[in-house]
Amino acid sequence: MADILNERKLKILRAIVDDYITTGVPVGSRTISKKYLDWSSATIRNEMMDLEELGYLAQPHTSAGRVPSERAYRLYVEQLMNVSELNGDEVENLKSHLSARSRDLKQLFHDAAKAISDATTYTAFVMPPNPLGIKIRNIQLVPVTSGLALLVLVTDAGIFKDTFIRVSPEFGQEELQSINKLLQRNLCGHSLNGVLTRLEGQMKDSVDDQRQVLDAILDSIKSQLFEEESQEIVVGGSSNLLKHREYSDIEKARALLSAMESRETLGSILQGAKGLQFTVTIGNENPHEIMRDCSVVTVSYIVDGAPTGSIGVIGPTRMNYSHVTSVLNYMKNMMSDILSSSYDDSIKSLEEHNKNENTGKE
Amino acid sequence: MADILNERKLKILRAIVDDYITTGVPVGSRTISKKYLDWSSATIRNEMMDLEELGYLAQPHTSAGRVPSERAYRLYVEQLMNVSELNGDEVENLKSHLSARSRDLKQLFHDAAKAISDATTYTAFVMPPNPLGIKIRNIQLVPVTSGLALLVLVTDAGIFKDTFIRVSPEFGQEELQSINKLLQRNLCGHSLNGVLTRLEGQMKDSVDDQRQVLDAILDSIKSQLFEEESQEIVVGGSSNLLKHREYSDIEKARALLSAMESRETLGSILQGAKGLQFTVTIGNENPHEIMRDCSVVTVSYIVDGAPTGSIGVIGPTRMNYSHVTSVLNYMKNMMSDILSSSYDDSIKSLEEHNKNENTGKE
DNA sequence: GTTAGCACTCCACTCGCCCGAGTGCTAACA
DNA sequence: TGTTAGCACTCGGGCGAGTGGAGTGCTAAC
Repeated sequence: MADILNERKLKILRAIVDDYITTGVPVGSRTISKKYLDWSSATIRNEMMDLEELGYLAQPHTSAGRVPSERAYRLYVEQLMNVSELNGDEVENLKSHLSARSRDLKQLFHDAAKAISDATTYTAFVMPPNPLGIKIRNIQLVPVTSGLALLVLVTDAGIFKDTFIRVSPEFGQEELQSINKLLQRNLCGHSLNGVLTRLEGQMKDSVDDQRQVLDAILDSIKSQLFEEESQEIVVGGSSNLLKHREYSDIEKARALLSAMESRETLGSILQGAKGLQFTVTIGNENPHEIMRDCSVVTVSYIVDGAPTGSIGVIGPTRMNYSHVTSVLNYMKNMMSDILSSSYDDSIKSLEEHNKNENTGKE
Repeated sequence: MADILNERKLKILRAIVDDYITTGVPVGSRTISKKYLDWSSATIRNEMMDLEELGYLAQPHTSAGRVPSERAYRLYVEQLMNVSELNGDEVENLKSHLSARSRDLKQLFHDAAKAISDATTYTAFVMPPNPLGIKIRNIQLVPVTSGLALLVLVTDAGIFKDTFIRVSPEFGQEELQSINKLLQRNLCGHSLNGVLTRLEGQMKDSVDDQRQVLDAILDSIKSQLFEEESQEIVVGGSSNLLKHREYSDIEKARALLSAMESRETLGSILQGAKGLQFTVTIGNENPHEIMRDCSVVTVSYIVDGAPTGSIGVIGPTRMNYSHVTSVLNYMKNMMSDILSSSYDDSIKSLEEHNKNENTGKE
């Protein structure tokens, strides 16, 4: 018995998944025959028996209809499903969630998560840009008072929270400027990850006075990295979990909700979300016991040409993959646009100034 | 029939509430007689009938035990309940949630919310300090490049997110310094609220060049205020809702969870949380329909001598008020301590520097 | 290869029943 | 007069039998 499914089997499988996704009730042969395909229920029944033997379908009990297995979902996601377009209303709805405020990174993430969860009726999340991959646009030590300077770190993803750095009181304008030059020449355009090693290398070559400052900067970036790494994954619409039959068992629902409250767990749940392409993780493909009957769909948004963070959806394996994909795709584009443009606005001027300054002095 | 309850009625009422809080099951006269008090069940029954007539108890149905009414809870909270001390383990548990990271405001709020929700099995929240009331410790315009300066605003509650301010390129060191002096002399020590009006007044008296910069600063503070005002109320342990019998109705649970996801709703739910004292809002005392069978307990934490933000708990009216109160009280103190000390650490030095600078030059 | 027909299975639902917890009332007791 | 024992009554929850319906697998005919 070949594992390759003939045309009819594929059509039937698609119909079963489609129906099961919308109704949540095991699908019988009659339903398929009446609602979707023009073969008689007996024919369909025969094919369904084959599909069951091949592991694509399962029966909850003898006299029930069939439910798709995880294998079926995988096939469905990769080959069968019709990728639907969002209609005008849906687009409007998504747009309406993002407002002027959404230029703020935080707010944008919240709004996006809300938008996605509302549109899909599942739980949405937004992962902030991976800090290690973020490129430094500008790094500068700004004198505040004698003995105290402010480290301003501008990255692709906006302004890193600034911190105060203690410098020795003898440090004057000239020393600061030379450090700034050093910083800018060596670190701009590199990823934070690279910067750390570069800074450490740099320190060996520098005189004591500078060394101390560089050390402080290194510490500061490190601690911020640490902080940002455990940075919140923004979750939206967790109450949507309870909308679906799968979680009418309250203890199951609670466990899952609770898992999503912990940043660590959530992080590991979403660990697959990295690349440019859509990632779909179905049921047991998930690392967590608790996610056994969940699926996760993710996609990365793009800032400045490179994927940085990602957005996604957690829902029951019986999830409307097609619609979720469309929503995520649309939102990905919107976010990429917004982030790229706000990056332009807020940073370009600063960048240009520095270029002029640097070239002017060389 | 006097509304004043005799000693015995009070004792019985307390026993009923205590029992109902722990078991969640309507309390019968026999239970009270066996587990709590040494009168016969018949006696207790008689008293219970009185209490029911007085509106302190209710019967779900004829042959069930009694449940406390909201009136009973109110009396219980105000007079009857034994305020319990936390035992060593509980204190340890609370402490263990707060780590070194908790010096960061954000992180502290998260940790605190988690700690409270874990300790109480209810849903906890932390309201950040009310931004209008926050006092400015230090305000300074730091030159970054020509034409661009960084506005650093240090407040009681830590560093306000800094923003870039465009200044005219002719603005040199002297102009900046004079503006800085102006800012510091006029604005330090005032609340943000006051600062806004003061800045507006100031602008009339200033020359065009300064005026432009002040305008930009005003805008920046305003927009930040707006941003901070809708600032997140941190919620912890919302999944705890599902732990309690009250929310075994999944639709009810979902509605409540969903309400707590919206910042606006949440804000209005917690609107009562202002003063120094504990606030307990029981059932229908809540403004929201959806909160009909919820209670909210809140208390403010203290920074620099004044109540600023608050922490609290949302749970079923059948809530362990006594324990919740103890936990909140303990956490309030811890947070006040942490916030006050971190304020000291991070800001004092900066403050002193500025004092010296100012007095030195006058 | 497809389809109609049919017997069979099994879940979900309803109905009636009983049990037990708790009540309210009455009468006896201190 | 206040307290308690006793008792009949009420009502919800749990259990089991019975039923209907959806869906299956198999067989035989087309």
